[in-house]
Amino acid sequence: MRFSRYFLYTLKENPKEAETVSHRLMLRACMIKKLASGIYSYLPLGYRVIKKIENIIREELDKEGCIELLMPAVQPAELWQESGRWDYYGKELLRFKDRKNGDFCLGPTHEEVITDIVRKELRSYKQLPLNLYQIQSKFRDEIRPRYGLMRGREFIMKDAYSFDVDDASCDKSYWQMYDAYTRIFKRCGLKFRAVEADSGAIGGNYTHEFHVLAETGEDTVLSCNSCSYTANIEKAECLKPEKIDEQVELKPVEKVETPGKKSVEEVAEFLGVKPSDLVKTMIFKLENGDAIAVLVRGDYEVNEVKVKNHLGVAILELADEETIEKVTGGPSGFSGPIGLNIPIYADYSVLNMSNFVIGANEKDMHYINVNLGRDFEVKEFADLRLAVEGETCPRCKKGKYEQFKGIEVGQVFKLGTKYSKAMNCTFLDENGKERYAVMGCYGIGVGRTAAAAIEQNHDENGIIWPVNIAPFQVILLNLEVKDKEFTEKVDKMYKELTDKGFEVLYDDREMRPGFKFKDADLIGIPVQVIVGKKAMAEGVVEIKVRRTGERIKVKPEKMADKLKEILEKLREEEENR
RNA sequence: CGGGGAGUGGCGCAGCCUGGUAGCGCACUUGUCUUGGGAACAAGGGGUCGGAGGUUCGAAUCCUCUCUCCCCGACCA
Repeated sequence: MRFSRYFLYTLKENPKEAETVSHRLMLRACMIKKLASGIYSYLPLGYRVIKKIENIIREELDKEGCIELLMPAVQPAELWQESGRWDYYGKELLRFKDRKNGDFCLGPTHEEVITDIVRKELRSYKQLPLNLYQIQSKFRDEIRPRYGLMRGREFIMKDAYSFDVDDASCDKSYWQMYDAYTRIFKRCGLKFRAVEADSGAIGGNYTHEFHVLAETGEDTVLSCNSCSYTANIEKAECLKPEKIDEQVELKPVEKVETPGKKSVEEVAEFLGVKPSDLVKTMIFKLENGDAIAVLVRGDYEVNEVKVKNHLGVAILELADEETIEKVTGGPSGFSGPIGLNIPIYADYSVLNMSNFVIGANEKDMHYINVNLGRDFEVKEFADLRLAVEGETCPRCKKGKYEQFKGIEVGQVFKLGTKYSKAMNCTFLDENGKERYAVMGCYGIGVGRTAAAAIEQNHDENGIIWPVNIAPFQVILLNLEVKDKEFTEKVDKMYKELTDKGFEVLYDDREMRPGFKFKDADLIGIPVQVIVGKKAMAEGVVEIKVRRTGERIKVKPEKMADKLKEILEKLREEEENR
């Protein structure tokens, strides 16, 4: 591709709308163009990257026997009503009417459509297992789109759906996809982790998220430095402590004044104790209006997801001031378990505490030297707090948690029979008995993967594409475009490289060298071939490796072989990080 | 939805407070000169000042309404 004939116009200045690195660089490199909030066009350079990622996905899924199809973006309400999600799904589902006043929506996901397709054809267990996928634009009317392709409203997603005869077979499909995903992100040259995630209150099935590790990630991931346990912070388990029967002298409980001291830090400082000597009492409100209390050691945080899952409820929110006063009799910031008439759940971190500090359910008052059993009773102990970096891994009990920031680029999810039951997707098994298909669903955000790749691979000069997803492999810089004889030689190099199968962007623009260098660095093509007068006089061309900055001089006739060697080496390194 | 900020040429911004008919840098066109890390000079082209209404002799500027976009938070199969 000749740069002078390509649709690529870089920006020297940072567009104001962009905050994150990937968003900024994608705009500056002319990869995407915003049409409306969270809705982007993929310009030629950006679309090349998208297609690279899509093709890696296709190749790896096809290897697992997955079959590609394409479903509509517009879906009728009936299907969603049938699965029960027309009412359940919130405003994220963009709904509209057609000319005949029928209800429709833009598909945010395709469980309903795929289940409808499959149920119409599925009759026998002999047709299973089945895994169908598509790469298609989804639409979710996000509350707040942001960060360019990272969280758009319209976005390209690969979604796959598996159908199996039973649970065991579904597990097999699940792990096949897990393996395929691992290969896909490896091939994309990304540093990533597969993490155990929370599957929500719907069903007791399991799920893994694939996170690209990057400072700017929105999610927090904890990973054991000894075993393979890795989990989203919402899910990461905490080691259950043993009950220790220490011979601690239980001091008499005492009510003390703590004027204006509400937060754990303030109270601890005022009383001259450590935050870990306090017990925090959080009041939550359930959907039906009932309140519960959750206790956690002062230096820890309650994990709402764990509380929800423990109670088996879908909705849980921190109680408002009014509820707190009604339930505890005191203002927020001074809540404590003594005298509470609501269920009290305590995190394991409280189990072995003694002579601790709690709120007195009265303004400006706390109790000190409080003890479990003697002063109040707990309904139940459970793992209810957020795990923190450095604590002992609950699985191997040897390693410690390390913390990472991640960008979720993919998820594998075992659905079970939720949709096949709701939509009557059945088959006859080998005994002639009718059964529901056991399903799984598997997503990869294609645009988000591209954005995550940039978040992970850039420097102050621009993008550094991993070879396998780079829009071009080589950028050929002609520094003497006006010299006809010279240019003829470079034209030949361009032709040679193209003929030999390299994807080459040929910078044949009449611009000063500095400009071309800056552009080449910005758009992040992995290898630059720089052809200038001085080097040419020596009978060599210069190769610059974008990632390392390494410069190599080679004779033109050796150029192609050298490029191949460099690209292979890069690919090798990138795939095994 | 709550809080904050912004809409002026393709991009980044000034002008607004104190009304007088729009300006700067980058990009673009032409020419001269230059050519290994976003050159210089000269001459050009391009703007319903987000939209509607109002005040005024006169509105980018003042008033009212409205739309859009960005940031923080709540939310997120």
